Formats: sequence, C-alpha cells, structure tokens
Amino acid sequence: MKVRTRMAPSPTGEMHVGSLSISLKNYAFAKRHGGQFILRIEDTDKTREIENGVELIQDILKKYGITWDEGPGVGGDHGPYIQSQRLDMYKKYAEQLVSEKKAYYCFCTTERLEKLRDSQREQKIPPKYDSHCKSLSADEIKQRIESNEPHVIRLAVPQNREITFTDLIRGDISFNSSTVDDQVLLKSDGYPTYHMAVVVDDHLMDITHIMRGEEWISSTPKHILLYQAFGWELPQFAHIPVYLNPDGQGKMSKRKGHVSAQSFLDRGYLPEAMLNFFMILGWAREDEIEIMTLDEYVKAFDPKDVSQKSVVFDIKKLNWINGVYIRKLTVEQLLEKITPFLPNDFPTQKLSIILPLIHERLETLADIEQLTSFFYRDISVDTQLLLKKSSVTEVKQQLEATLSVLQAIEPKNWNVATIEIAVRELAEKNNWKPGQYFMMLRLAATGSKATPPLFDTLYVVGKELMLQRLAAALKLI
RNA sequence: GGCCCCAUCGUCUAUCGGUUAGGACAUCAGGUUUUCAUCCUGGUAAGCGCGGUUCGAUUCCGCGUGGGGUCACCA
Repeated sequence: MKVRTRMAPSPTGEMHVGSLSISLKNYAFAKRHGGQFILRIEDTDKTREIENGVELIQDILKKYGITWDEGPGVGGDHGPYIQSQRLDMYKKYAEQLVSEKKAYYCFCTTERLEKLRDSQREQKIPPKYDSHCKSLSADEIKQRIESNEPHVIRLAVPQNREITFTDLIRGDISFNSSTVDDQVLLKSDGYPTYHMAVVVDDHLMDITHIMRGEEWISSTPKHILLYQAFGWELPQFAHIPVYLNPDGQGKMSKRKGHVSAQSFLDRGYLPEAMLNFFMILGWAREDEIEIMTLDEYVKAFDPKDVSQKSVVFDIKKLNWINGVYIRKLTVEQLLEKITPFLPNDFPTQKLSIILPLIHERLETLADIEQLTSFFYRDISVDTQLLLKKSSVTEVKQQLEATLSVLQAIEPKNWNVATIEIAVRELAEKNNWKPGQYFMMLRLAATGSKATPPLFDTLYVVGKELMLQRLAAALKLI
C-alpha cells in the first residue's frame, strides 16, 4: 500500500516542539515506506490566524530539515493545500449530508448555547448540544435561511452506537456515540470546523495514516462518525503521547518554559540534536542506540513501538545530546553555526583561536558568552579565593615573579609554548605547588575557577592585558 | 464531574510468564588533567496497591490508587 501521511498545523503562531516532533514521525513513516509526506495548512479559524503564519510554518520545518512532498511551496496533485482555498468543497459535502438527513441546519445563538451549557454544568451533567434544531420543519428552515438568519450545519450523531477504532500504538479504543456531541461541521461564517475539514481533506488527499497528538483521541469518534456518514474508508490512526512539562506536571505549556520550536534554535540548540532528541523521547530502537542520523531513524521507526504514556520533556537529556552534536562538528562548521551567538563585544579576530579551546565545553551554542567573557570583558577577582591555598606573602611573591617573567617575553615570542616554559620554570625553581600556583594564576588572570587550559588562556588574553590583570591582583592582596 | 488513555530506577527506555530486572541521561565515587570540560572505570537507584489466573508473575485479568488527555461556531 502506498503510504501517505500529513502534518496539518494551523497558522496561529510559532510551532510547538510537540508539533515538530509529530511532523518528524509522519515524515519518517512516509519515507520508510517510500510514500509521501504532505503539509496542509488548517486556517479555518480567521480569528486566531496570524499574518505570516503560513510562512512561519514552512520556515521552521525547513530549518529543522523536514521536507514535504506536497503542500504549500511545492504543489502536488491534491491541492490546494490551504484549507481557506477549499471552502466550496466543505460546503458541498456538508450540504450533501444535510440532504441525506445525516446533518442538519442549526440556528441556535451563542447565547442560547452558553446558557444551555451553564445549566448543564450546574446539574453536573456533561455539556452537550440538546439537538434543539434537529427537528425543525423543512418550511421553517427554508424561511429562516432565506431571511439570512445566521446558521451552522451540525452532524446528526446516531444514539447509542459503539464506535471502535484500532490505534496503531494502543490497540482498540471504543466510545459510545451517545457521549458524542452533534458536532458543528460548517460555521456560520461559511468556514468548516476542524473536524469537518480534516476528514474531508484526509480523504480527498488519500491520507493513509493519521499520526497526531494524543489529545485528539477523544475527537476521533467524531471523525469516524463522519467517515461513516460519507461512506468513506477509514485511515489508520496512531495517537502520539504528549510531552509533559520538565517538572512532570501537565502538558508542556508556555507558562512553564519555552515551547516553540524556534525558541530552542534561538537558545543554541542544533536542529539535528533536537530531531535526535525527538526520536528517542518515547521510543527506543531495538539495539537501544540513542544517537542516530535522520536516515537511520527513518529505517528503524515504526509507530507501533512508540511509548503509550506521556513523556517528560527532559532538558538534561537534550543538553547532553546537543553537546554530543556540537562536539561532532568540525571547527569550521562550529564557526559558522556559532557566529549568530557571538556577543557584540566579542573579539572576532580571536575567534579561530578561542573556538577550539571551548569546543568540547559547549552544551549549547549560546554558552559561548559565559565561557569566553573573561577574554574580552572586565573581570572581578575574589581575593579570598586567591589566597585560599597559600599565604599572602607567597601569593605576592608568585604574582610579582610571574609578572616579571611574562614581562620579559618579547611580544613577538608571545605564544603558548614560550609562556608555558617560562611559567613552569618559575614554578619549579621556587618549588611552588602546581595546584595552588596555577589556580591562583588562573583566578588572577580570568577571575574564573573554570577556564580552558591555563597557558592557552594566558596567551589569548594577551601580554598587555595579562600584565595589567596580574598587577591589579597584586594590589588586591 | 462524564468519557477516554496510561502506569519499570529522579527522567527516557529494555524485558514480549522463569533475568543477579539491562541500557542511556542525571547523580555519586575513582582515574586522566594545573581548573573546568572531554574521555575511561565503578557505584547508588525501579516494575503503585490489593485480589485473582498459573508450578511460577514486572509481564495476563479485575478492582483500587495515581498521572495524563478531552468535553467550543479553537485547532
């Protein structure tokens, strides 16, 4: 069978990492079976749509390296791929259901519906439409439509029917149709609802496998009822578990941190690392190897192996993966990727010397600022730490001696090897404990306890500034 | 609250009735290193509770508990 999957986001803002993760799975499954991955834009809510929403979706998918075979920007045989351009189809299908008595016109106002729901809640019964307009006479309907009274089309849901579908991840799931609302199919503004549009489009676009978030499980019976009303063949369903907040409390939400796919790129995560993280979160390969390429993933991914439980979005693991991917980069690649993260005051002429020194220390690209700031910004030295492992007299002596030894190095000989020889000789001659002396020097030179190797660090700071800092430290004690 | 889904170390997972319950991240300890990081070695740490089924249950079934999702003219 020819596999066709799709991602159907709505252009209402930046894409959530959960949506991106689901896109990846749809992409991988289609590719694995030599099928197509389709991108469709669900812009049926005019009130929530944002201006550049469609571009935002395409951009973010491209940034993460997920390509689509049909959809906006690439075309295809099943277009248009933007729902607002398919309005006449939904209308036609909705009216077809009305004529077959499987759907009906409804003139209820928002106020009446709200009142109804309120009273139902008060009585502690589940809020549900009361089918008020289901039994209107043909004459009345005709007359009210002709007088331009706002109306919607609702699905006439049959009572007490068992609806069962097989979820690729969870197996059989059943609902009783009596718990399903007479869903609105066509809104009063002529736009379809999500439920109407997905079913019509997934059918018309020959989608074979619907992989979507777990939050859609409870609307699946609505969709199945629609497929049945039309007499269409059901696609396969796979409901992917949702991501939980890092604290494990509830669906990953804006309130508890960053959720947009873009925000992770902005904070220095590599797209490849993000993708790899999505791969292994809630899914494990047979050999349990966790670092893999997109290609390897495509070869191994099967939705039926996806975890059935919602999973915590574990930032610690993400950080580790990101570090692994950064370390795999060549210095040239790193240089290119890290450029947007350089602080304004970064001495770019020193970048190629500094980069190798911090390469394996980067967890995200954005770490570069705090890992390198002492190279080019004013430092503050903690006197306590300076004197932590030795006496004032000895530290003073060490600083003075180091100062004069470094001073003596010709500017043209200022390089790592010369500095190292000079400083090591000095330490040996005076019998200073390397641990104490080198740490003291590191602190005086950078203000930091953690730096790249000492002599490289001294070299990069530069002779002039180095001498200034040692002299300043001397004054402190 | 109704309906639906789920339940192994802190986190993500392996186990498809019989295992010293394995791995990864995190964490801790040690080694390498002048610090940090990398790298290497080792440790701590788990099958929610109660009933069944079975010679035997983490594994199968039921109930309870806990977590999650969902109840719009939003997707």
